[in-house]
Amino acid sequence: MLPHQFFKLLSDETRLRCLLLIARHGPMRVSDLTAALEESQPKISRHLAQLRNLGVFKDERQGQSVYYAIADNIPGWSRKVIDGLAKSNCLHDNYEADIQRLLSIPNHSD
Amino acid sequence: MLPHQFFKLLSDETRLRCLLLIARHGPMRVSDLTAALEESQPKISRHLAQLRNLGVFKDERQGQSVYYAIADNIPGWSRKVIDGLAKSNCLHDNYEADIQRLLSIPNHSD
DNA sequence: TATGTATATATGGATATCCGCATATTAATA
DNA sequence: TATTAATATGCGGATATCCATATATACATA
Repeated sequence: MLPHQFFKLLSDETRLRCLLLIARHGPMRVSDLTAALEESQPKISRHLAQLRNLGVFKDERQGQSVYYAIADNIPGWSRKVIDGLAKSNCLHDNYEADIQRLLSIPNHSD
Repeated sequence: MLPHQFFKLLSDETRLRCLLLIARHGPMRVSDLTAALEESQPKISRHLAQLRNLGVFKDERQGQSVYYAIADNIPGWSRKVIDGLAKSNCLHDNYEADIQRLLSIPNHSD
């Protein structure tokens, strides 16, 4: 994973919202993300696939659901960027609202 | 400056090379960057303008030359990303070669 | 096997990005 | 003022990105 490829993933707000939500609240299903972000299922699925294809996410099927999580073996520099963002207060509005919606979902996976 | 906008800047390898070179070696002229990166002058100039337009870089004209530097007032989270990259060993090949070429330029501005 | 649920992918169109090339602008100097 | 050096910008084409819509696949269960 080259740095500019990693940053291209973070350059889309939908992907960034997915990444931050999982960084802060752990692995979750596609359906959790579509509900929390209020975006269409194909849109979320495509963006998750991009994050997985570059090795940022891993996926694991459990029955009908597929859980996405941050891959265990991502480079240290990318881990630092993700952790720094997760702790930062730079993510307003959409990002905080995502968390509120996630927590309001019955049976959400976190 | 929104996070996904900042990361879009870092998603282009030419811009990332410019940013890292200046992060590591301080302010420099457009001509220094074109020589160090071995890219065309219009290409470098355009990418520098994007970095400046979002507030990552500031520019200062000194005679015929224009010096680009990291802006003083960038957000803390973006500063951390830049510093983390500058210290990281994740930037290979092109990035190290850029530095070698920069140091070999007579009268380079650093 | 048939049906429903969750997720993934194919398609096409609108828009954005990146580049090379040519040219414009700005400043120094003769 | 004319010329040169350094930088910026206009333009057109190739490619990439993002999305909505429709459809396909995988799994569970009746």
